[in-house]
Parts: sequence; C-alpha cells; structure tokens
Amino acid sequence: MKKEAAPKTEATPKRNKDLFYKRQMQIIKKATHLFMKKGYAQTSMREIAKATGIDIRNLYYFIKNKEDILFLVFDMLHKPELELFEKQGIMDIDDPIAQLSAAIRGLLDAGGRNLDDEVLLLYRESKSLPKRLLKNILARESEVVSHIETILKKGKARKIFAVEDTSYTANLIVYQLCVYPLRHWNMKEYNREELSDLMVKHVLKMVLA
Amino acid sequence: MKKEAAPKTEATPKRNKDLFYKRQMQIIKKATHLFMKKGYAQTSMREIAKATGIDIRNLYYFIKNKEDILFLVFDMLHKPELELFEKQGIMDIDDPIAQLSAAIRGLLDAGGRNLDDEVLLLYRESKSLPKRLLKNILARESEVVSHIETILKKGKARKIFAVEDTSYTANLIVYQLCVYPLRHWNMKEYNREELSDLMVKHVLKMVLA
DNA sequence: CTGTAATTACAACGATCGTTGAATATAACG
DNA sequence: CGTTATATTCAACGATCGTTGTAATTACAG
Repeated sequence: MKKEAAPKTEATPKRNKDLFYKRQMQIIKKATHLFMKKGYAQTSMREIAKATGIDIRNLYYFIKNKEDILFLVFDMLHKPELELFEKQGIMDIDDPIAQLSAAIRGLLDAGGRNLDDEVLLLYRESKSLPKRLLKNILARESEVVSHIETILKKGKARKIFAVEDTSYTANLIVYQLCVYPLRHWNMKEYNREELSDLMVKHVLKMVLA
Repeated sequence: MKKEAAPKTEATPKRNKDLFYKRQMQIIKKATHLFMKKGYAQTSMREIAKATGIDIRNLYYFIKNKEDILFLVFDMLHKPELELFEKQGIMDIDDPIAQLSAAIRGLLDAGGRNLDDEVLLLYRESKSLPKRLLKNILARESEVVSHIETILKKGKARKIFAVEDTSYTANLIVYQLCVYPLRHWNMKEYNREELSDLMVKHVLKMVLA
C-alpha cells in the first residue's frame, strides 16, 4: 500500500555474509512453518519474532517487511523444483516415458515432505503478494510447466504420446501434483509412495497413445 | 478465539422473513465479491458495510460475525453443485460415459461464470474457518465426489471404465474442474467452452477401458 | 388508534496490527 | 589497541481491526 520497493533486503553486509543469510534463512524457515499452519495474514510479525527468538525490532534488520518475508518464502520453496530440471539429469533422459515418470516422482519429492503444504501456501496466499512479485513467482512455476511440455512434445513427435494440447496437458500434470496438499481432507488413505505410483499411472494413461 | 457458538444468525424474525433474508443475501453477495477480489483476511467489515450501504453496526443485526459471513458465502457457493445431482436428472442417466460427461459439464457451469474465483476462494480461505465449520463445508464437497465415484463404479462394473481406485480418481476429477480458477495465469488461451471440451476428453481418456 | 415487533440510526471500546530510531555491545580489521 | 562495520538491545507510534448497546423509527397486528 505504501512503498513498492525492490524485493532485495536493504542491508547488504560485505563481510561475514554467512551469518546474515543464516539468520535470514532462520527467519524464512520459521515464517514458512507459521504461514503454512495459520496463513499469511493470520501470522503476525510478533509471532515470527517469538518463534525465531529474535526481537521484533531486530527482525527488520534482516528483512525489509512482512511482504518481503512471504516473497523470500516462495523463493525458497520453488528452488528445489527448478534445480530438479537444471542440475539433475532429467532433461537428458531419452525415453519420454521414463523421463516423464522421473520428472513426476522428482517433483513430488522435490521439497521433501514439505511440498505438501508448501504448494497450498502458494495457491492460498498468492493474492497477498503485490502483482510485481507475484509475476516473478509465477514465472518460475511456468518454467517447470515448460519443461514438462518439452517432454510431452518430444513424446508426441515420436508418436509415443497422444496429446491434443501440450500446453494444457502440461499445466494439468503440474497441477495434479498438488492434489494431495489441496485435497488432503478427502485423501487421507494414501501415503506418499502410493500416491507417487497412482499419479505416474494416471498421467501415463492420460498421455500415452 | 472468544466464542464458538452455533453458525446460525442470532436474530430469527418470525414475520417478514423475506426482507431479512434478502438483506442477508445482499450482504453475502457483496462479501463474496470482496473476498474473491481481496481475500477474506484483507477484507474489513467496514468495507462490506460500505459496499452494501448498511451501517457497520447494523451489519451485526443480520449476521453474527465475520466468520459467519464466510460460512454463509461457502454455503451459497456450494448449493448449485449439489442441486445439480439432486434436482436435475444426472444420476438417472444410464450410460456411464454420457453421465460422466454431463456431470462434468454441469459442474463447470454450475455457478455460472462465477465458479472461476469461487473455488479459488474455497481453497484459499479454508484455513480461516474454524474446524467445525470447515468440516461442514468439506462434507458438502465430499458429496459431490461421492456422486462422481458412484458413476465411476457403475462404469467399472460394466467394464466400460478401467479405474484402479475409484475414490482417488473421483477426487482427481472434481479437482481437475478447478484447474482454470487456480492456474488462470498460465491458461488464458482457453474460453469456457473449449475448456469444457478439453476436460471431458481428458477425463474420459483417463477412465475409459 | 394502540401496542408490539422489526429495522435503522448512531459512537466508542479495547486489542492488535506493521513499522520505526537511537544507543550500546560485539566482532573483525589495520 | 583503536577504528570500523556488524549485530543486538530497548519502547512507542499511529492506524485499523472486529465488535458491542441503546434509543429512535418504521411496519404490522389487533
């Protein structure tokens, strides 16, 4: 409402960066947990301060403001998903079926056991971010979708997959990975591994020629 | 935090009920619009008052408190979905394929053009409801899932559908109906009708033997 | 017309929110 | 050691939040 500055935290210490970013990460992690549990708007800065053991006024030395925390949280949550495609060798797998399966399993395990509520957080709190930052976040997610679409196109070209609209289906696949966090109330019966298998099967049935 | 009373609005006028519920509905509709646009926590009672033209203190004559409004909003949004199965003849269709297709198209058109953001609201703000009310809301949604599962089971018995876990797939189908509202940023290319067709095709491909 | 119930008009409460500045202590460098 | 950069300690601000009670007014019943 008041200022709309850069997402960067104002203080940029030149020496001993480690400690600064360590504290920042400490804040982000605690905030993530609180945001997931109570929601962004329902979590006060005082709660974050208490959870981290850092005084409220001190908090503002490490982060710019509350919105900045939310942005940093999203930033952290999406990192593993992108690294999956960039650093790990998924895009190098030749067989489209094996590649798609690996991508799905990889994305499901990307955030460890966290992914569950993390994605929910993204969908839930995206309206709390200013448009500029939201676009930044969503652009990252679009990258993931693009990677999936690339796999689909290759499979389609080899006549292994039969998908009408690769963009739509890629979106649907990424979207499906969040069924559990978003609909946990109806799906308590499955554990992570069962769910992985079910998803791979469903997706393959959906795209196979 | 303070009281946890019944979800019913305290005042129950005996005569001239119409006007009372008319005002209540007026509040709910405006609130729905505000909640969808800004989010529940970010919408103040004063904004609702201003939007309806009713004084803040008078608002509390028609509704119990802010949470009550959110509950009534959800209550209103889910009504068309349930009526689709109960009042309309979808459950009477014999052919599972035609029945499933009709159910999907019906659910997509249930809320008219509203459905889009309405579902987003449910997923986004469910944590703002106390557990008791949340369970009530989710139970309604489970009814929809149950109806879908019934259709799937019939098709499976007739060997028209091939689904491993009807419960999971039913959840997945209902879930898929909300792709657009939840991922609108990536899917601006499709209009409602195109999306209807795509969904029916995808779902059928997913369940057909 | 009279009495009763439904609605509106009206202001103030305590609580909590996000945010800020200055003075002091600690650690790193020459 | 002395200087400089980094980190911690501390209290108070204005703003907005959700909520409440009572008295005056309207609409309807007999």
